[in-house]
Amino acid sequence: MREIEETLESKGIRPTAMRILIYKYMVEKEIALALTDIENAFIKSDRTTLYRTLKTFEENGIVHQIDDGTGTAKYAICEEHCNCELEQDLHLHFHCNSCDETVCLTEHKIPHINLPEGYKAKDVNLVVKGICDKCSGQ
Amino acid sequence: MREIEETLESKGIRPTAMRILIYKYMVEKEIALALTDIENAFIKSDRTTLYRTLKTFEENGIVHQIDDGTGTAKYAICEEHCNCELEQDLHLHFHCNSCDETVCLTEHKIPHINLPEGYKAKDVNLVVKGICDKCSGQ
DNA sequence: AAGTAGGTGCAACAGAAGTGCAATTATTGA
DNA sequence: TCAATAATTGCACTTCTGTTGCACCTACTT
Repeated sequence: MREIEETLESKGIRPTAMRILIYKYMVEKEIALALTDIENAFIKSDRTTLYRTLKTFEENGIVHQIDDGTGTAKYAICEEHCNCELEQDLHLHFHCNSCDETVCLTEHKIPHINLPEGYKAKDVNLVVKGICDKCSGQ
Repeated sequence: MREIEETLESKGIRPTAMRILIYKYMVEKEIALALTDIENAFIKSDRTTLYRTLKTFEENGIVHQIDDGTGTAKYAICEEHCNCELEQDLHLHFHCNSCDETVCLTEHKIPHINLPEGYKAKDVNLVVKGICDKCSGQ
């Protein structure tokens, strides 16, 4: 608990009760969560608060936003030394069509992409869809 | 004009005036278009018609849908022998942060991705964001 | 020409994202 | 300590995209 507070403070944001709870929840869940998911977990709180909390987390490098192609933005806790903004740190995301969960495959880096003349890459997003290990095993 | 009619018919859909116009427009534009873009180009027509036309086109392999991370779905005409549904034919998409246009880089195939044990890939989506050749040249 | 299937337009709705403002809570400094 | 100030939260509302239902029209079939 204290740990979470320190984490938040070290990233330069104030560790309010709400933020600590949301952070804790996201760490425990391990999968990428949509605003709606968090909303359902914290029905007592307002959607706007959760929304802005996620934005704050994102701006301060606590979570990164994932676009897994489902149309709704998802968020996942950044790894220890996650440099989401740097190309070499980008990992791929896997979305399971069966259980509908999205996970970060952090050990799988995105290979370097050769672009045509004149194109400059700033950001790469790679999403693989299919069946995850949990669902394929059954 | 006759050509377009034949193309549509060969894919099994009726070449109505509306469909021919939309198809022509998309071919000429060359970039991936959102429903809103097409809506603005055909203000006389209804959004629903355009929406359903795109759906029909998509179902019949005339266009493919692109998720370029902007949050709104885009559509682009399929190439001659575009097998959008097959993994080996998947090409990458480039979204320019400057002019906000998305293009298909059809000659750039997505490299094969090795997934962890138990994961089965069905679909891969790779979007590179940055500055396109037109914008970087100025 | 009548019947039927497909196409189009209008209205309306759902869900996500985002904004403005007022109320509350936390922090700071006299 | 306590007022002033800044940050956070909750509520109401708007916008945008995607989607569906229904009525009407158009085109093909027989």
